[in-house]
Amino acid sequence: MITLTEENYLKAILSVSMITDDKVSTNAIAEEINTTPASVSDMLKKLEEKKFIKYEKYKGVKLSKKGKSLAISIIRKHRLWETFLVKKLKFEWSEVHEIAEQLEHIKSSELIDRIEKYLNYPKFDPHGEPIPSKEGKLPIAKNIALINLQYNDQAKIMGVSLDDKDFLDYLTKLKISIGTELKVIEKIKFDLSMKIEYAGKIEHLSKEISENILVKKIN
Amino acid sequence: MITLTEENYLKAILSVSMITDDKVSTNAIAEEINTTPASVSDMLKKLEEKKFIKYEKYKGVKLSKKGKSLAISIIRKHRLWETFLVKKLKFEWSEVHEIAEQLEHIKSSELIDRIEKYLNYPKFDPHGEPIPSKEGKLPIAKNIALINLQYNDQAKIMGVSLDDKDFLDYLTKLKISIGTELKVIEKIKFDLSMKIEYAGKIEHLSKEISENILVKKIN
DNA sequence: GAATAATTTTAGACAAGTCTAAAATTTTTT
DNA sequence: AAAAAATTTTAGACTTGTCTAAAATTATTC
Repeated sequence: MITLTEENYLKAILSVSMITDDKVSTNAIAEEINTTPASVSDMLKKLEEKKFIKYEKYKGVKLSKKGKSLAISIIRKHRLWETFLVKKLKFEWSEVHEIAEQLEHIKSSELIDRIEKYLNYPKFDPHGEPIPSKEGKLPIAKNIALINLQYNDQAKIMGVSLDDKDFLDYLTKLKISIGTELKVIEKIKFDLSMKIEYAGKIEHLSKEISENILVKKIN
Repeated sequence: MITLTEENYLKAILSVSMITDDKVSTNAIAEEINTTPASVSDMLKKLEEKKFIKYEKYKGVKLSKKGKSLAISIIRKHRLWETFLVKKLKFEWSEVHEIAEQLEHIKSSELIDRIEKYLNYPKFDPHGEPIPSKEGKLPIAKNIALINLQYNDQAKIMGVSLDDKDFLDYLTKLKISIGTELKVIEKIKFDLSMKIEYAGKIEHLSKEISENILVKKIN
């Protein structure tokens, strides 16, 4: 039996390892779930004990096959629930994260498979992130962050990589959503901000914004 | 903040007090949630502390206004989720209890209100139990248990008072469901069992079955 | 109305998960 | 390659919820 807390640790480890693509540090995990490194150390021992991770003291941690498959199944549940909340219950994309954080821990594979069917097997969640299959394949979105585009590049918004209410509310206010097409009209070296043109208007986006918007080039 | 465990205790206290309609004993609560009286004693102190109950040592316990309203809101969530699972996801009525036990603890009143709207404001759950309103009114079903009917009484099945998989599976096998009309054709004093006629056939029901079927007389 | 039985509470222990402060280890700097 | 800095782990304490065994209280019986 796995506890809710253990599930959240596995999710955090997967999340961090997606960025670093290597062994994950205690500090990184602590930061991800807002706790202390000491607590993380304690928990890593328990997860190792239960064979969810591969862990050597002071050397960092990796998910085991079992742990990774479990973490992916939680991501799957999270993204399907978010899709359900937006598509069926008409929530805004900025409102669903917190509720899905709870729903992702409901234990019933039958339930989530039926939700998936009820939604007609969606491939992406409302933030543009891919939904893992029942078999546990986590498709890697090959989109790039908006911040990496060059002057004059044109692109289409495919999703976001940050599920934060303030961030999503701001995008909504700017009328930036999935599918929006844009063109980079200026890049400011000093603060890594950029000006983009879309829907007939020009906006100035800070580094913090543009690094969390995922796009596909279209020129 | 209220914990999952505290919520389950409040639900148990409400559930027991519906039967006894009076102060609830420590033993009765322990039996309801399969724990020891000692654990219940410990928890009652905490619930009293948080003003969810009125409690005097050795004298039994009653829900406070705050506690009752919270317990009813959990019942509301449970019954709406069960309705959702059966009506939208096509689960059988015997399959939904365990899943709803988890879903009832999801913290978001916005979510449950939207589920209610999505289901078009149902008044009863799949087991025939009334769904409390947002305002916290728990309608008392004035149905009586089948076991209380007399020889020759005719009645219509309105629901069940036990949410147990084996029980519901057995009813399904007998083709007994909400709306079924029946007539009592024999009562056996010795074991309190009875024979009933419905849908052109006759079945013999034990005390354990008939005391958990709710009916309304129709003659 | 004592004695017995049943119920309920307390005492003390345990597991899960967390924390702070201190110790151990690894990494970086010079 | 030693000193300093950063990271990580351990030690010990705390909270929540649980349990068994024993003590306290209430209910029942003769």
